Amino acid sequence: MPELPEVETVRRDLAESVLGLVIDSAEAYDEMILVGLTAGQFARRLAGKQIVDIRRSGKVLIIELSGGECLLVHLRMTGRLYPLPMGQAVPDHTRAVFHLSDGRKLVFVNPRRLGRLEIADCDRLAEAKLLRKMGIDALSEELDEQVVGEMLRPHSIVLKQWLLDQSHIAGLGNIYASEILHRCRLHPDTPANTLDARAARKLLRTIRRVLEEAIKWRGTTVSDYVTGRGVPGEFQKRLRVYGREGKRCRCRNCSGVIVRTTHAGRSTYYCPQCQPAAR
DNA sequence: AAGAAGTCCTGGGCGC
DNA sequence: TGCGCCCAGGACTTCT
Repeated sequence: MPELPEVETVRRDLAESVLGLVIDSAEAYDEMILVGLTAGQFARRLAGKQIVDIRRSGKVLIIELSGGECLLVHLRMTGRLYPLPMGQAVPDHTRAVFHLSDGRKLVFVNPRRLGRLEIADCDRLAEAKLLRKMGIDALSEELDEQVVGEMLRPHSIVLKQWLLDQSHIAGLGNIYASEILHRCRLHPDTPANTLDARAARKLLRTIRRVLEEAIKWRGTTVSDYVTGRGVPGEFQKRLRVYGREGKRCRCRNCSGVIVRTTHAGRSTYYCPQCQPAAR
């Protein structure tokens, strides 16, 4: 499921392969994936625009176009965005196609129709639906231990759910939330507001370390995710808890066995030995 | 205002 | 072989 490292990998790949190209034309086959615009408006507003920059905020890709508008892309669970190699057929569940000036097609594939595309004014991005409620990007320099401490303080919810709430720190999803908690030895049910300054600092450092490592390995592929080159990531081989129920903890000198629980209907994995329950 | 619960989406895996 | 059930999870809506 594309979380920050997966979206960042797609961003880097697209920056290499499509930056500077012109979108000759664009088609949306499914209006449900469009936020606040029709398929006709989508086609008209993108035709002839050059791709001048590709940025990212949280899990949202921000494709800056000539003329001052930005195309926002949220892959959600099953979304893929990559340029189709020449001569290859458009895959099943393609919801939108961007015809590029070098003859290739950039395809937005989305089996579960959860992904979203939005067009917004580049200098009013904060008002865009896909970005409006978003907090600070997990890798942003604006995020320091003091800010994280202040974000944690008003919330009694458990850390696992706090980490998934994009209005605090943006970019984490279900896989990395479990991985991060394991690597800083915090039980997923620890109430967010019980972390002291030291624990908040450790949490922030772990978030950065895990995300950067996952970016280095080009993201985690569990089912649908592919990079901007259309191939799977590698970080799934390095997961320590996610998807490892019943298996031995990978920590040195730990004999724990990974347990799966659920929070708000989502799987959570942890090691009861490394991550003892909060007192 | 925080937080909990319900909802949406659909391919794939499973049991029978 | 085919049918029906359930699961995956990101984010939004609704309710307390």
